[in-house]
Amino acid sequence: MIQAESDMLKKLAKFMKTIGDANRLKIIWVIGKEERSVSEIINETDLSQTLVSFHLKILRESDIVETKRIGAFIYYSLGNPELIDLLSACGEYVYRTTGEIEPGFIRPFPLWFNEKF
Amino acid sequence: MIQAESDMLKKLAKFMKTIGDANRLKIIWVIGKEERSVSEIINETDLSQTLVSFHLKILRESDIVETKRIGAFIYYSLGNPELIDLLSACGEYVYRTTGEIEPGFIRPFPLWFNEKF
DNA sequence: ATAATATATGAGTAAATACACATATTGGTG
DNA sequence: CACCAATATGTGTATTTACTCATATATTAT
Repeated sequence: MIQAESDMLKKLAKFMKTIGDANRLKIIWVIGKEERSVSEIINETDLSQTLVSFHLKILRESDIVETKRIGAFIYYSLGNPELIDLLSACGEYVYRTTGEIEPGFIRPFPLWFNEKF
Repeated sequence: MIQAESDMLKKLAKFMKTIGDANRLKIIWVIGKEERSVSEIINETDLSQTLVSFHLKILRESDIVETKRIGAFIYYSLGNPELIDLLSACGEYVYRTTGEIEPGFIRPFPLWFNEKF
């Protein structure tokens, strides 16, 4: 395996590791629907303020989310809405591969998610 | 956010975390082309035997790879070839989002990868 | 200017993860 | 059977990562 391949795989791994966290996915899920202020994210995810800020920093530094300040509020949105398609595809893969369906199952990032794209 | 959503995101995160490792991606990259014995994986990835076995175990337990024994050799292949499409899509996302292209750039899981599907 | 709300950050900690080294297991061959 | 090659596993360790708590910064309102 040549170096360039190895390097690219390393970048890809970094990206997947960044979104491979349940709390960050929660946040992405929430702001994927529509941009949200930090307080809204805290409410909808049920995570502590500090924890949300912690993960938002990681998402910011990975250019996964963008910010916009309006007054005292800072609104977060996806840097690239394609991410939702990607996560949908991943959800589909996991769904089809594991075959696990619990009662009340909800496929991650379901169809309504993409309605606006 | 309801519990079922949260649970699904947790599963999705687990999956992404599993494939979000450079060495495991290397392995997936190698066996994605065609099934490979452990020795072949070791050679092509330049990882130690122990390390390859370590990661293969993780990939096995996540049902990402399958095994087939032929004599003393154990051949690994992808449990679900869709995974390559998924990773291709992720590579495309990273490529388009970051815009980083180095000399000798090779897009992860490029087109030839999917020729057989 | 003070207080209150919204958000970010630094330091410390606990847990998860990747890894190396030594050893075990399995199968093939003389 | 003894020996060798292929692969797996157990244990210890170092690094990374997620998290909490306390505190800082920024904005608005009084």
